[in-house]
Amino acid sequence: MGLMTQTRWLDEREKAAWRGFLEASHRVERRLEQQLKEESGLSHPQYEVLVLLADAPGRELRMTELAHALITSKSGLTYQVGQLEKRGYVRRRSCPTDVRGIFAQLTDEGYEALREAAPGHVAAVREALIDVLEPDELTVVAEALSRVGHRLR
Amino acid sequence: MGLMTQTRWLDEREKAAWRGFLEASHRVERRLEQQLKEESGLSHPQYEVLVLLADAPGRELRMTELAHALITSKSGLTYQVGQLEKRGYVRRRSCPTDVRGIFAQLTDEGYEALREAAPGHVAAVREALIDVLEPDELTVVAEALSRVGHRLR
DNA sequence: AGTTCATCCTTCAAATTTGAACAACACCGC
DNA sequence: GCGGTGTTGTTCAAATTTGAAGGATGAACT
Repeated sequence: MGLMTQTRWLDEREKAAWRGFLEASHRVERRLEQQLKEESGLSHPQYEVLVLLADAPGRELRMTELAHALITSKSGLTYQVGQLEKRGYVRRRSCPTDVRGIFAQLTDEGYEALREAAPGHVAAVREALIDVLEPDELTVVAEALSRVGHRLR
Repeated sequence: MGLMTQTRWLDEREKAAWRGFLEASHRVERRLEQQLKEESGLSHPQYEVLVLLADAPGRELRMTELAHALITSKSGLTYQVGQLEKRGYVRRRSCPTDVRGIFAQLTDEGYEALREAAPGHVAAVREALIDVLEPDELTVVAEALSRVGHRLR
């Protein structure tokens, strides 16, 4: 920091991209949060947990894997999985090969809840983001933002 | 919802765009939060408040305007402005033309804090997002995401 | 002036998030 | 086998966020 003599400020185009990115991510997040809570009683983090588990082999994942995939803190995940467990959507199972490890496993009730929540969620994702983009924009956004995400790992 | 007979699920390209968007927004947010807190002792919301005030005429804005611009709740803004006030970065001033209204005004100390925080923040924004995008990608992302944001107002 | 309805900001309790601290264990090389 | 090192998941307190509720005012209309 002390070595930097001059700052490369953002020009107008760059500022527009940054502002657009910020506003879009906040508003989309807010909209999805609202839609999910309203129609399914789930928070977005909770919904994401269910999705990841449903796609996983045996419908279960280690807590740490889940935390990484959700880009959240370990303690935050502990809390959310606790909430889902209270509702009977998830069950904890200890790992056979590693005594420390815990599997979070999707229950049938959890799978059913996801089944019911998914259509409304996907519709909201389309309305907020996907269907707003032209086909070529979709391609560029997917490619570019994936790179952005990967570089921050 | 009850009228929808079939859901238009996301195909691979759409799913990639959605996942990319989600991961990028979470990781970028996380990185900026960390950078700011580390180098300036500010949270991202707090930094954004300072930026908006610095750009406003008289370096002040109404609480409601701030809340809208930050895409946050009114009570959330009350809290953050309270924090900034404690540090002497912001001062509250009641509105002459509307007794209910409150102006949040940037102090000289606040301006100075922003001045010191800005270079590191901009560098982080470049490293996380802007400089990761090709010039043509930047244009598309700016245009497309701005539209996404606008449609959710 | 009175009435009605919307707006402004704050307060409050509850929910959530965060990071540090912790205890138990796996893994690796010696 | 044994220490040293890194992981794993939870717990705890503190910080933050949220939405509902409320008190006070503005604005428009009669």
